[in-house]
Amino acid sequence: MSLSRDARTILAVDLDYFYAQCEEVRKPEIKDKPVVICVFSGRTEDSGAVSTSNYVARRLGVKSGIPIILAKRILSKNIDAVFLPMDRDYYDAVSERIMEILRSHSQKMEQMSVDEAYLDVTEYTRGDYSSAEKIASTIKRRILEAEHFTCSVGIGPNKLVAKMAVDAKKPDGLTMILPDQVRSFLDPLPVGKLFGVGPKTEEKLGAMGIKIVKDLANCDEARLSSIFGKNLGPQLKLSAQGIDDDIVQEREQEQLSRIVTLKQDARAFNFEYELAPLCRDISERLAAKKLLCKSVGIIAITTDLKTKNRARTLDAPTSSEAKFMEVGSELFNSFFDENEGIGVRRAGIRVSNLIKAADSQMKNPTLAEFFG
DNA sequence: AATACCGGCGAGT
DNA sequence: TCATACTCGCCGGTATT
Repeated sequence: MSLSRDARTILAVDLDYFYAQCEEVRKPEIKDKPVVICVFSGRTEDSGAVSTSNYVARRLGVKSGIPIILAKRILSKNIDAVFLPMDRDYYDAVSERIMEILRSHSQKMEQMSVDEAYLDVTEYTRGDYSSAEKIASTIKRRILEAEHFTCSVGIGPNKLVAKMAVDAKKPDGLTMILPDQVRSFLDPLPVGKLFGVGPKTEEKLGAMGIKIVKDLANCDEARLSSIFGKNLGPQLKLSAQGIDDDIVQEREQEQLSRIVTLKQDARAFNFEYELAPLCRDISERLAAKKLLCKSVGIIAITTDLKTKNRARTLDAPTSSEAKFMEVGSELFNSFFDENEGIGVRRAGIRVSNLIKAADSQMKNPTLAEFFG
């Protein structure tokens, strides 16, 4: 019996309805009530959107992304419904502790977000999926014992299949897709369920007569390339075939952003007061991570909810709040010059092209440092 | 021709 | 009807070298 050189066993772990479950753990008495985590924008009493909700609320139709006001309308008959403002610092702390538990189960881990991670457990299982299932059960038990938290786990031969598997049963699921089950698992799914296929792509595929994953897996690659491009086209077909060579590996952060909803739509750059805290926050976050950025950009969501970006590459890497403010102001000013009469609803700052602060000093010393 | 940059878009949490 | 705050990645166009 031999283990094929490239056969892997990957776990995808997803913490169930994360923000809402964090609140349930903190306040057990709300556990059986609809729980809605809100991002209040501050425009009016209940302006803003639902970030996430627990399954009690979801079953009643309150899902991520809907307006808070609409959620309140839907739950108006449920007097016990709980609406809570998002408390990111608390959720981040819970996340960190759980991620530590995950990390203890594999050296090869990739945290995807506050509530998701991939683990490559190949070297522990050596291709034995029943042993992977034991690892998954152990992880679920340990998270439950340590944090009173449920999670879902998907097991598969690569990240894509593990991700599709974890989505197949939530919450508190454990789904294992053996290598020889991959095609039969994926084939009947509607293409929209395939990871990476959102509404727009689904719509285009539908117009091509491609409704289920099997159709996509069998589709002519050249035809896909002509519509989705030479990278995305072939990628779609591979995904549909359950093929994914992407390795499990922590990635460097590439960008960082902060955005706010303005009290009123702005028609000229007059919100320096609102922009300053964003610049300060970005500056602090960069400093905490010992990072500098080489580009600074702005994000403007206009009155008609379209997203506009402007960015500039800097002469020298920085983490300076003042620099972000200066460049941000200039970019917003030119944005308003180019778009006379356009209103901005939400405004943000984004920094990208991140580099380690220490590295940059070595490679690009300032004159003072060079002669220092 | 190759690379860098920019801005729009799409997807996912 | 009302429509958050992030992060990542691709695409095509254009500028730079």
